[in-house]
Amino acid sequence: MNAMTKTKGTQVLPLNTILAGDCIEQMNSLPAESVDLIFADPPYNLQLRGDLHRPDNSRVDAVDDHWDQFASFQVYDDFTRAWLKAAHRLLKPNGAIWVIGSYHNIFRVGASLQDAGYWILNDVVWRKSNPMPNFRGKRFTNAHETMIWASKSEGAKYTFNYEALKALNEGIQMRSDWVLPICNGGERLKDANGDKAHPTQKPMSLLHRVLVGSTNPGDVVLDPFFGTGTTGAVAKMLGRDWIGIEREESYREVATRRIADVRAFDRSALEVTRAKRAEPRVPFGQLVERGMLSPGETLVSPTGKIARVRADGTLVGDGVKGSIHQVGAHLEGAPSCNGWTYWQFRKDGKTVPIDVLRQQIRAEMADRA
Amino acid sequence: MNAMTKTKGTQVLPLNTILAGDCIEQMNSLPAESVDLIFADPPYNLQLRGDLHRPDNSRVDAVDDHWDQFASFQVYDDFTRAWLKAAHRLLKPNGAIWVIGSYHNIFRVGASLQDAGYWILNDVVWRKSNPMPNFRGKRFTNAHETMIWASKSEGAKYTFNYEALKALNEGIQMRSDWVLPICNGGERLKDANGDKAHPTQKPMSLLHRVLVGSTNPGDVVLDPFFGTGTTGAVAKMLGRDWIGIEREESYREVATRRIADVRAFDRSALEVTRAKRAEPRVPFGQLVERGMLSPGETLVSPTGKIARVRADGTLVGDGVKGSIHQVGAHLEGAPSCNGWTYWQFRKDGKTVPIDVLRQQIRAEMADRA
DNA sequence: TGGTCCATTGAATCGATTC
DNA sequence: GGAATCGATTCAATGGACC
Repeated sequence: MNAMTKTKGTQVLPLNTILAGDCIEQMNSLPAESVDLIFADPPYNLQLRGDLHRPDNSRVDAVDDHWDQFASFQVYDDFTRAWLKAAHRLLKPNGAIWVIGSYHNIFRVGASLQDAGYWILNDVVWRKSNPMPNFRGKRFTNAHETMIWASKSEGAKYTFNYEALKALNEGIQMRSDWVLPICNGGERLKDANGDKAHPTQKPMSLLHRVLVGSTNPGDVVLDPFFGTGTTGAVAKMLGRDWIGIEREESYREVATRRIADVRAFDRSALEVTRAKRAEPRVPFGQLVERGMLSPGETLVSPTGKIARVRADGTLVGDGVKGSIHQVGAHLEGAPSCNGWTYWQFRKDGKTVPIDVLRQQIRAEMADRA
Repeated sequence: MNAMTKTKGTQVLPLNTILAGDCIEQMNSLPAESVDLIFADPPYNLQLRGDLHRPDNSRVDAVDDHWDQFASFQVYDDFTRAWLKAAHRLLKPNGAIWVIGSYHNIFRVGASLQDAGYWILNDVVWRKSNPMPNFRGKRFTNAHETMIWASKSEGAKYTFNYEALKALNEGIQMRSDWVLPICNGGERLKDANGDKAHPTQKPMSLLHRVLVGSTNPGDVVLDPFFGTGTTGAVAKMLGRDWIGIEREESYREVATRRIADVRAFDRSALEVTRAKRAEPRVPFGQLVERGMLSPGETLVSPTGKIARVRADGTLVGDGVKGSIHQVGAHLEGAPSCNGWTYWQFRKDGKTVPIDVLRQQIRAEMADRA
């Protein structure tokens, strides 16, 4: 494994390695605001008395079942709040987190996320195409798990590769319910006895969608409950840096071997459909300056409205002067208008959207770069 | 309406009526342990900012009603705990509750349910077949809502009509994700102006499945946030008794008229839950996510053209990026192209159409249904 | 009567950059 | 830091108009 490092202030970020030990302690040892994305699959089959440290180490006296249950939730909440707080510190201001869980724990995790200042962006349902049936016929087949996607704070500029996800879904915007099979077959890691190496190994397809959608190549992805390292394996494939934290030595060994066998995809294949928002801005006036449109020339809209181009790159239509957007919005009585797609000019007897002229300029800019 | 009563101790249960006023006060006025099932659709605490416009500039008529406004999570939690406590008292020992919500509130509701001693049996996802899209391309389409089904306490003998649900689902065990359309068309109640009478009317299909699955004929069903009375209408159809509680007079009026028009054991009750079985659409991107094809891998066409797979499920060929169909059409100079039959990949020295991989996925989906 | 086209709408935490 | 400006962005279903 290639254990690179990045420096952040005076501290060092141990990239592409698995840290051993308690995830809260390990997260606290890493520099603040150094991670782009956290993917967390926290435990919920807790042996509460032994496994998890309580803040005051006092023993709970179980007065009755209800109280005992309530106390157990308290312990779980304390644990959840603690690791979410450590994670919050690690995230860059525009970072984000994904947490996966089932009805046993996801409601407590979600409420704790909100209380800790994270801002929920979506809850996403992983709809399993081949779940374990409910053999006793006493409940519904438990056929899904829930993921919460949240930014570090309200108003943060999280990463969302909308176009890439839309492409993954063949041109239709990606929904909050994902139909993907559970991890089995050759992907499912086995131990020496041929038993499954980890009880809840997540499928790589799930992480593929998460990482393509909410990170960019070169981003740092942290998984505080690394297990057998699905997050690391997919991150490596996709050209993202990763950090894993895992307490159990046996899982660390399996994950280390597994990730070593993974080959990163070719850099060019990782390029993803770009958002139009990311394209460089072109002022409309440049079309006039460059003679692509002439002052006095008439533009028409799909609705038959007309306006004339002025030398300073503004339009006049219906007595109103302003930008291509402002005049379009005025003529349509609309709150806003994208003038680039609204206005057309005449060329060889046909009407052509002025956006093609902008595309020409952008293509030239790309050639020169 | 037929306002029957049942007596419980010295108190009387007002059946098949809508009680006016605050749901907590009204619940506290009813006798303890008198209700078999509670279905609750509480305010979601949506936190809208400004106006939202569709790409065609029309304005989205969002939920901005006063009853959905809460000052903080703290206030919302207090409200939730209070009505859940009152509901808990009303339930018979073997009674159960359903609560529906979105990511804005459901995590808080779920945690409060657990804290109040309810025992979660399943979380059930309502996958909307026709959700409102995400207009700004900033998040995933919000395509589902979450329902929590819980018994009054751990170990309670709740009602679950396994066979009836299996029959509803064409002989296959009912899963925890239900695909049902949102409420529109003739079922959607309108006011005198032709506007929607209630912003969040739930579809009858949803309640039909809930009541068939978790009540028996003659059971008493309470809905503390009655709205326009979908719960009452479906309960009447299915021969269950119901009690509604609703603060807003206008909603009570609409609900009263609506339920009066319902005929018990209406034929439509049998059709209402039968969701259309949609042809499973398999996006090409899923082949990449699932590792059946790798980013960077080369595809070939029968005419000898080549293209490379990218991480987002698009292709690059001859410098053109796009879907399997678009790139195929470009390379052939054709107006359109079926990429599934056009493109082939190499396997064991042979070329195989990618459609084989799609068929593989469809077969898996059909096996498990 | 049937088919096509177009307008409408649904529980929504739905900008970014420059001035 | 607030205001102005640029300019990107939608899927499924229903129902009415029109031919």
